[in-house]
Amino acid sequence: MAKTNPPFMSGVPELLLLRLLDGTEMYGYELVRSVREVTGEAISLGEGVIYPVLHSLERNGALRSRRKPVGGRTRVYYSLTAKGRKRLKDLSADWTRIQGGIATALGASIHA
Amino acid sequence: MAKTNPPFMSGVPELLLLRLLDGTEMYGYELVRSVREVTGEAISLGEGVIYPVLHSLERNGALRSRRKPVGGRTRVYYSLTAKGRKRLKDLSADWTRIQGGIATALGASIHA
DNA sequence: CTGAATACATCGAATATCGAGGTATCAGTA
DNA sequence: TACTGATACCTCGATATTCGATGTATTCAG
Repeated sequence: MAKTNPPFMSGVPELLLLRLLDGTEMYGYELVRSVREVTGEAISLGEGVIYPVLHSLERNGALRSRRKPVGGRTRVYYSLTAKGRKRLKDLSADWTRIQGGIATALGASIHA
Repeated sequence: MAKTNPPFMSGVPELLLLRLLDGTEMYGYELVRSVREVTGEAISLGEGVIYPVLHSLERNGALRSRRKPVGGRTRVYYSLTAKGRKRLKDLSADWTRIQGGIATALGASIHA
Protein backbone atom coordinates (compact mmCIF):
# COMPACT_ATOMS: atom_id res chain seq x y z
CA MET A 1 0.00 0.00 0.00
CA ALA A 2 1.51 3.23 -1.17
CA LYS A 3 1.10 5.88 1.48
CA THR A 4 0.00 9.10 -0.18
CA ASN A 5 -1.04 12.41 1.26
CA PRO A 6 1.00 11.67 4.35
CA PRO A 7 0.20 13.95 7.25
CA PHE A 8 1.57 17.46 6.97
CA MET A 9 3.71 16.87 3.90
CA SER A 10 1.67 18.64 1.23
CA GLY A 11 3.63 21.52 -0.23
CA VAL A 12 6.66 20.71 1.87
CA PRO A 13 8.91 19.32 -0.88
CA GLU A 14 8.32 22.40 -3.01
CA LEU A 15 9.06 24.78 -0.15
CA LEU A 16 12.24 22.96 0.83
CA LEU A 17 13.63 22.79 -2.68
CA LEU A 18 12.96 26.46 -3.33
CA ARG A 19 14.59 27.32 -0.05
CA LEU A 20 17.68 25.26 -0.79
CA LEU A 21 18.05 26.73 -4.25
CA ASP A 22 17.72 30.28 -2.96
CA GLY A 23 21.14 31.72 -3.65
CA THR A 24 22.94 28.60 -4.86
CA GLU A 25 22.56 26.25 -7.76
CA MET A 26 22.33 22.56 -6.97
CA TYR A 27 21.59 19.32 -8.75
CA GLY A 28 18.91 16.74 -7.97
CA TYR A 29 20.91 14.05 -6.30
CA GLU A 30 22.61 16.66 -4.15
CA LEU A 31 19.23 18.05 -3.09
CA VAL A 32 18.13 14.63 -1.88
CA ARG A 33 20.96 14.63 0.64
CA SER A 34 20.66 18.32 1.47
CA VAL A 35 17.02 18.09 2.45
CA ARG A 36 17.90 15.56 5.11
CA GLU A 37 20.75 17.69 6.38
CA VAL A 38 19.09 21.09 6.56
CA THR A 39 16.03 19.68 8.29
CA GLY A 40 18.16 18.03 10.94
CA GLU A 41 17.21 14.57 9.65
CA ALA A 42 13.55 15.37 10.39
CA ILE A 43 12.47 15.19 6.78
CA SER A 44 13.67 12.86 4.09
CA LEU A 45 12.57 13.06 0.47
CA GLY A 46 13.27 10.27 -2.00
CA GLU A 47 14.34 10.77 -5.58
CA GLY A 48 10.83 9.83 -6.64
CA VAL A 49 9.68 13.03 -4.97
CA ILE A 50 12.56 15.36 -5.75
CA TYR A 51 12.81 14.86 -9.50
CA PRO A 52 9.14 15.29 -10.35
CA VAL A 53 8.91 18.43 -8.21
CA LEU A 54 12.03 19.83 -9.87
CA HIS A 55 10.58 19.19 -13.31
CA SER A 56 7.24 20.72 -12.43
CA LEU A 57 8.88 23.82 -10.96
CA GLU A 58 10.92 24.23 -14.11
CA ARG A 59 7.83 23.82 -16.30
CA ASN A 60 6.29 26.56 -14.15
CA GLY A 61 9.15 28.92 -14.69
CA ALA A 62 10.19 28.94 -11.05
CA LEU A 63 13.45 27.19 -11.84
CA ARG A 64 15.87 27.12 -14.70
CA SER A 65 18.33 24.30 -15.35
CA ARG A 66 21.61 23.74 -17.11
CA ARG A 67 23.45 20.50 -17.78
CA LYS A 68 27.00 20.37 -16.58
CA PRO A 69 29.36 17.45 -17.12
CA VAL A 70 31.35 16.65 -13.99
CA GLY A 71 33.90 13.88 -14.00
CA GLY A 72 32.28 11.97 -16.84
CA ARG A 73 28.79 12.12 -15.32
CA THR A 74 26.26 14.75 -16.27
CA ARG A 75 24.59 16.75 -13.59
CA VAL A 76 21.53 18.95 -14.04
CA TYR A 77 21.94 22.10 -12.00
CA TYR A 78 18.90 24.11 -11.00
CA SER A 79 18.64 27.73 -9.91
CA LEU A 80 15.84 30.10 -8.91
CA THR A 81 14.24 32.54 -11.30
CA ALA A 82 12.51 35.74 -10.21
CA LYS A 83 9.26 33.80 -10.34
CA GLY A 84 10.79 31.16 -8.11
CA ARG A 85 11.84 33.74 -5.56
CA LYS A 86 8.32 35.10 -5.47
CA ARG A 87 6.91 31.60 -5.14
CA LEU A 88 9.27 30.96 -2.22
CA LYS A 89 8.15 34.16 -0.55
CA ASP A 90 4.48 33.29 -0.96
CA LEU A 91 4.89 29.71 0.17
CA SER A 92 6.89 30.80 3.21
CA ALA A 93 4.12 33.19 4.17
CA ASP A 94 1.53 30.42 3.82
CA TRP A 95 3.63 28.13 5.93
CA THR A 96 4.14 30.73 8.63
CA ARG A 97 0.44 31.46 8.80
CA ILE A 98 -0.58 27.83 9.11
CA GLN A 99 2.14 26.84 11.50
CA GLY A 100 1.22 29.83 13.66
CA GLY A 101 -2.42 28.82 13.65
CA ILE A 102 -1.64 25.29 14.68
CA ALA A 103 0.81 26.40 17.36
CA THR A 104 -1.96 28.54 18.83
CA ALA A 105 -4.46 25.69 18.69
CA LEU A 106 -2.10 23.12 20.18
CA GLY A 107 -0.63 25.42 22.78
CA ALA A 108 -3.57 27.15 24.36
CA SER A 109 -5.66 25.39 26.94
CA ILE A 110 -8.77 25.78 24.87
CA HIS A 111 -11.40 24.48 27.20
CA ALA A 112 -11.88 26.67 30.26
CA MET B 1 -11.02 24.35 -10.75
CA ALA B 2 -11.09 22.69 -7.41
CA LYS B 3 -7.85 23.25 -5.57
CA THR B 4 -6.79 20.01 -3.93
CA ASN B 5 -3.80 19.19 -1.82
CA PRO B 6 -3.47 22.84 -0.91
CA PRO B 7 -0.06 23.70 0.46
CA PHE B 8 0.57 22.48 3.98
CA MET B 9 -2.99 21.41 4.75
CA SER B 10 -2.67 17.64 4.61
CA GLY B 11 -3.46 16.13 7.98
CA VAL B 12 -4.31 19.51 9.46
CA PRO B 13 -8.10 19.10 9.67
CA GLU B 14 -7.71 15.79 11.47
CA LEU B 15 -5.20 17.19 13.95
CA LEU B 16 -7.31 20.24 14.70
CA LEU B 17 -10.53 18.32 15.23
CA LEU B 18 -8.87 15.81 17.53
CA ARG B 19 -7.31 18.63 19.48
CA LEU B 20 -10.60 20.48 19.87
CA LEU B 21 -12.41 17.36 20.97
CA ASP B 22 -9.76 16.51 23.53
CA GLY B 23 -11.63 16.92 26.80
CA THR B 24 -14.92 18.30 25.51
CA GLU B 25 -17.67 17.01 23.28
CA MET B 26 -18.69 19.23 20.39
CA TYR B 27 -20.88 19.07 17.32
CA GLY B 28 -19.95 19.60 13.68
CA TYR B 29 -21.27 23.04 13.05
CA GLU B 30 -19.70 24.24 16.28
CA LEU B 31 -16.35 22.84 15.24
CA VAL B 32 -16.44 24.83 12.00
CA ARG B 33 -16.50 28.04 14.02
CA SER B 34 -14.12 26.80 16.69
CA VAL B 35 -11.37 25.95 14.23
CA ARG B 36 -11.31 29.56 13.07
CA GLU B 37 -11.24 30.83 16.63
CA VAL B 38 -8.56 28.62 18.13
CA THR B 39 -6.22 29.16 15.22
CA GLY B 40 -6.55 32.91 15.54
CA GLU B 41 -8.37 33.13 12.20
CA ALA B 42 -5.33 31.62 10.49
CA ILE B 43 -7.10 28.47 9.39
CA SER B 44 -10.66 28.09 8.21
CA LEU B 45 -12.26 24.75 7.40
CA GLY B 46 -15.58 24.50 5.56
CA GLU B 47 -18.34 22.06 6.36
CA GLY B 48 -17.33 20.07 3.31
CA VAL B 49 -14.09 19.30 5.11
CA ILE B 50 -15.29 18.97 8.70
CA TYR B 51 -18.12 16.49 8.21
CA PRO B 52 -16.24 13.96 6.08
CA VAL B 53 -13.29 13.99 8.49
CA LEU B 54 -15.61 13.53 11.45
CA HIS B 55 -17.27 10.56 9.77
CA SER B 56 -13.99 8.98 8.84
CA LEU B 57 -12.60 9.41 12.35
CA GLU B 58 -15.69 7.77 13.78
CA ARG B 59 -15.45 4.89 11.32
CA ASN B 60 -11.87 4.51 12.53
CA GLY B 61 -12.88 4.34 16.13
CA ALA B 62 -11.10 7.57 17.07
CA LEU B 63 -14.39 9.30 17.81
CA ARG B 64 -17.76 8.29 19.13
CA SER B 65 -20.96 10.25 18.54
CA ARG B 66 -24.35 10.69 20.11
CA ARG B 67 -27.38 12.54 18.79
CA LYS B 68 -28.81 15.15 21.07
CA PRO B 69 -31.95 17.19 20.31
CA VAL B 70 -31.48 20.84 21.19
CA GLY B 71 -34.34 23.29 20.72
CA GLY B 72 -36.02 21.30 17.97
CA ARG B 73 -32.82 20.76 15.99
CA THR B 74 -30.71 17.66 16.34
CA ARG B 75 -27.03 17.97 16.98
CA VAL B 76 -24.47 15.21 16.64
CA TYR B 77 -21.95 15.48 19.43
CA TYR B 78 -18.54 13.90 19.05
CA SER B 79 -16.03 12.91 21.72
CA LEU B 80 -12.60 11.27 21.76
CA THR B 81 -12.08 7.59 22.40
CA ALA B 82 -8.86 6.10 23.78
CA LYS B 83 -7.87 5.40 20.20
CA GLY B 84 -8.55 9.03 19.35
CA ARG B 85 -6.31 10.22 22.15
CA LYS B 86 -3.51 8.02 20.90
CA ARG B 87 -4.05 9.25 17.37
CA LEU B 88 -3.85 12.84 18.61
CA LYS B 89 -0.62 12.10 20.42
CA ASP B 90 0.91 10.48 17.34
CA LEU B 91 -0.22 13.20 14.96
CA SER B 92 1.08 15.90 17.30
CA ALA B 93 4.47 14.22 17.36
CA ASP B 94 4.52 14.06 13.56
CA TRP B 95 3.58 17.69 13.36
CA THR B 96 6.25 18.73 15.83
CA ARG B 97 8.92 16.81 13.96
CA ILE B 98 8.05 18.26 10.58
CA GLN B 99 7.52 21.81 11.76
CA GLY B 100 10.86 21.60 13.56
CA GLY B 101 12.57 20.40 10.43
CA ILE B 102 11.14 23.18 8.34
CA ALA B 103 11.92 25.81 10.95
CA THR B 104 15.54 24.67 10.86
CA ALA B 105 15.63 24.76 7.08
CA LEU B 106 13.99 28.16 6.78
CA GLY B 107 15.85 29.74 9.63
CA ALA B 108 19.45 28.77 9.13
CA SER B 109 21.59 30.55 6.63
CA ILE B 110 22.30 27.41 4.75
CA HIS B 111 24.81 28.54 2.21
CA ALA B 112 28.08 29.59 3.75
C1' DC C 1 35.38 -8.31 -11.52
C1' DT C 2 32.13 -6.95 -8.33
C1' DG C 3 29.45 -3.99 -5.54
C1' DA C 4 28.41 0.45 -3.77
C1' DA C 5 27.71 5.07 -4.66
C1' DT C 6 26.43 8.58 -7.94
C1' DA C 7 23.00 10.56 -11.05
C1' DC C 8 19.15 10.77 -13.75
C1' DA C 9 14.34 9.31 -14.63
C1' DT C 10 9.29 7.34 -14.81
C1' DC C 11 5.27 4.90 -13.12
C1' DG C 12 0.96 3.66 -10.61
C1' DA C 13 -1.57 4.05 -6.47
C1' DA C 14 -3.83 6.23 -3.21
C1' DT C 15 -6.34 9.99 -0.84
C1' DA C 16 -8.16 13.55 1.50
C1' DT C 17 -9.18 18.65 0.78
C1' DC C 18 -11.99 21.88 -1.25
C1' DG C 19 -15.98 24.52 -3.01
C1' DA C 20 -20.46 23.98 -4.41
C1' DG C 21 -24.81 22.39 -3.82
C1' DG C 22 -28.71 20.15 -1.28
C1' DT C 23 -32.27 19.58 2.73
C1' DA C 24 -34.58 21.20 6.78
C1' DT C 25 -35.66 23.82 11.05
C1' DC C 26 -35.87 28.01 13.75
C1' DA C 27 -35.96 33.05 14.99
C1' DG C 28 -36.76 37.56 13.70
C1' DT C 29 -39.01 41.00 11.04
C1' DA C 30 -41.62 43.34 7.73
C1' DT D 1 -48.01 35.40 6.01
C1' DA D 2 -43.70 35.45 3.74
C1' DC D 3 -39.06 36.18 3.62
C1' DT D 4 -34.30 36.08 5.29
C1' DG D 5 -30.39 34.57 7.72
C1' DA D 6 -28.51 31.59 10.93
C1' DT D 7 -28.24 26.92 12.45
C1' DA D 8 -27.28 22.05 11.41
C1' DC D 9 -26.60 18.17 8.85
C1' DC D 10 -24.96 15.96 4.53
C1' DT D 11 -22.79 14.32 -0.31
C1' DC D 12 -20.28 14.83 -4.52
C1' DG D 13 -16.59 15.37 -8.11
C1' DA D 14 -12.20 17.22 -9.31
C1' DT D 15 -7.50 16.82 -8.81
C1' DA D 16 -2.72 17.41 -7.59
C1' DT D 17 1.01 15.37 -5.33
C1' DT D 18 3.52 12.31 -2.46
C1' DC D 19 5.54 7.90 -2.20
C1' DG D 20 8.02 3.49 -2.93
C1' DA D 21 9.51 0.67 -6.49
C1' DT D 22 11.90 0.09 -10.50
C1' DG D 23 15.08 1.07 -14.31
C1' DT D 24 19.41 2.72 -16.69
C1' DA D 25 24.17 3.99 -16.80
C1' DT D 26 28.57 5.58 -15.08
C1' DT D 27 32.36 5.88 -11.78
C1' DC D 28 35.19 4.29 -8.10
C1' DA D 29 37.12 1.25 -4.48
C1' DG D 30 38.68 -3.22 -3.28
